[in-house]
Formats: sequence, structure tokens, C-alpha cells
Amino acid sequence: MVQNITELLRSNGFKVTPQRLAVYEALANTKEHPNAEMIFNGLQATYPTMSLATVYKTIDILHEIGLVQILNAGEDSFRYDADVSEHAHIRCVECGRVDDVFDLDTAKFNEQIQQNTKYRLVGQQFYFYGVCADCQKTSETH
Amino acid sequence: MVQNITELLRSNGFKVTPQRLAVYEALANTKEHPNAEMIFNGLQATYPTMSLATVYKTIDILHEIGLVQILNAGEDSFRYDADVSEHAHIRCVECGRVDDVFDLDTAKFNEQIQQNTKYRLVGQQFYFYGVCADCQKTSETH
DNA sequence: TTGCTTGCAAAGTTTTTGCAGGCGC
DNA sequence: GCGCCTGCAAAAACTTTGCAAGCAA
Repeated sequence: MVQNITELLRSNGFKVTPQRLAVYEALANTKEHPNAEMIFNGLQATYPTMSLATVYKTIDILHEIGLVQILNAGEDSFRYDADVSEHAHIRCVECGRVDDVFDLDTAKFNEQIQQNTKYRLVGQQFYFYGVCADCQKTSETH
Repeated sequence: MVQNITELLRSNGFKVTPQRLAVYEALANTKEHPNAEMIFNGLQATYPTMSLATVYKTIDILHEIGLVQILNAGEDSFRYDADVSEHAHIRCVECGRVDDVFDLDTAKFNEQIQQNTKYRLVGQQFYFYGVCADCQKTSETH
């Protein structure tokens, strides 16, 4: 982490509150790519008064200051990831879990986009869909 | 088109109705990647009694029989594409338009996924985000 | 004729908004 | 103390569902 969340919030004119720290911590300590409700549920034990609206508002801020990336893996809800490095994701079409996919070489795409379209590129998201190891085992037993 | 929609519906046990043909035609005749409401609005003139629920139900069937792919370009609503070939999409972060991106070489990813994860791969979706030509012009004038 | 399909309305889900009280600074 | 922030409730946006009437086969 180049700069801690407290500093980043302050320098962007946001106040530092326990809720904001808690939501970020929850995201930073999991690889589950939770959606808002999963974050909310996870915080119920330690922050019983936390509201779902606050989770959404906080994520909005965390995304704005570059601490969280927003995923759209073909579900009804958005998922969030505190690892903002450029990496792809893969979702299990059976159980819905979402995992990271690192080390894909996508560098040359930027160039191709510049050539094939008239867009000025600002970002990208790559999603793969498949059946995870656990679900493959389960189907074998049928 | 390898097989026409009428045949495909029948062979999958679905009835052929004017609504189903109309929704598919609407999707096949545009490159706008419309969402359900856009399709619904576009059909209002010729099918005044068409309901939004029918659009959703029809898309569900069209997707099931492989005539439509579902896009999740980071918006609140899903978009749909009657071009089911494997190709990427790019969305303008200013105006929201979604365009096709063809000819990206993603073949070697399949192999990399098999090596880096334990998933059995079944599909993929690549999204790019940028500023389209029109919106670049607009911002220049500011 | 049979039963899938439509279209309306209602409900469900996810996310956003309004506002009074509370807290960071 | 000032003004942003929280949490509740209500609303908004999108999608799904239930059901009576209608149409494809």
C-alpha cells in the first residue's frame, strides 16, 4: 500500500470514520470479491449499527479515491475488490464464486484498441467463466 | 446465420410468435447493444401492445438457444447482442455507448487459464472503457 | 383443443436518496 | 461549533413472477 487509507481520505476532503475504515478492512482482508450485502453481513458482528446504505456510500468513496475496483461478473449485483492492480477474474458458473486471474499478458491490447477504434482507452475488465475445482468434483459424483 | 430463428425456436420446444421474431430482429438489426428498455422503446411503433416483461422473457429464451449474448458493461442494466461470435466490447465512460472490438487475439488465454487456475473454462467477456471519438471532440471545445 | 405465450400488474432485488441526529475535526 | 457523515426509511431502477385471456400448432 503506497499510502494508507486515512491519509487518502483526508487528502481528498473526506472524513475518517470507523465505518469507512471497517469497510475497507473487510475488503482488504478477503479474496472473495464480496458484494455490498456480503460486506454488510460480515461487519454485522463488529459493527451492529452499520447500515447497507453506508456500505454503498463508502464503497463509492473508496472507488473514487482509487482504493477499490468495481466488478461486474455477469450477476445481478456488483462485486468489489481492494486489489486495484490490473488483473482478470473468473467466476464459477455453478457456485458463483469469483477468483483472481493474474499474469495475463494484455499489454498489446492497448495498442490494438488504439488502432481498431477511435476511443481513448482508460480502463479494462476481463472476465472468464468456468467451473471451479470444487464444482467439477461435485459433478463427477453424479 | 447457420439456422434461422424459427427453426431454432421450434426445435427447442418454443412456439414461434410475432413478439419473439420482433425482438430478435430488433437485436439483429442494430449495433447499439441495446438494453431491454431500448428494445422495448424501439418496438413501440410497430408493436404497441408489446410489454417490457415479454422483452425480458424473450431475451431469456434467445439466450438459452444461443442466439443472443448478454453483456455487463458496468452499468445498472444488462445489454444484449445478437452477434454471438466471440468479440470484446468497449464502452464510452462519457456517453455510455457500447461498441464492438473485433480481432483481439485472446486464443492463448485459454491455455493460460488452464495452467493458472483449476477451472474448466466455458466462456469469457472482455470489456474496455474509454472515451469515444464524439466525446473527445466535445471535450476539446471546452 | 391444448397448453404455451402474452401483457398487465404486483412483487422482488439491488442501489440510491432524503433527512434528522451524531460525530470528526 | 460547523459541516460532513451515519442510519433509517422511502424511493428508484431494473428484472421477475402470477395470472387470466389469447394464440400457435
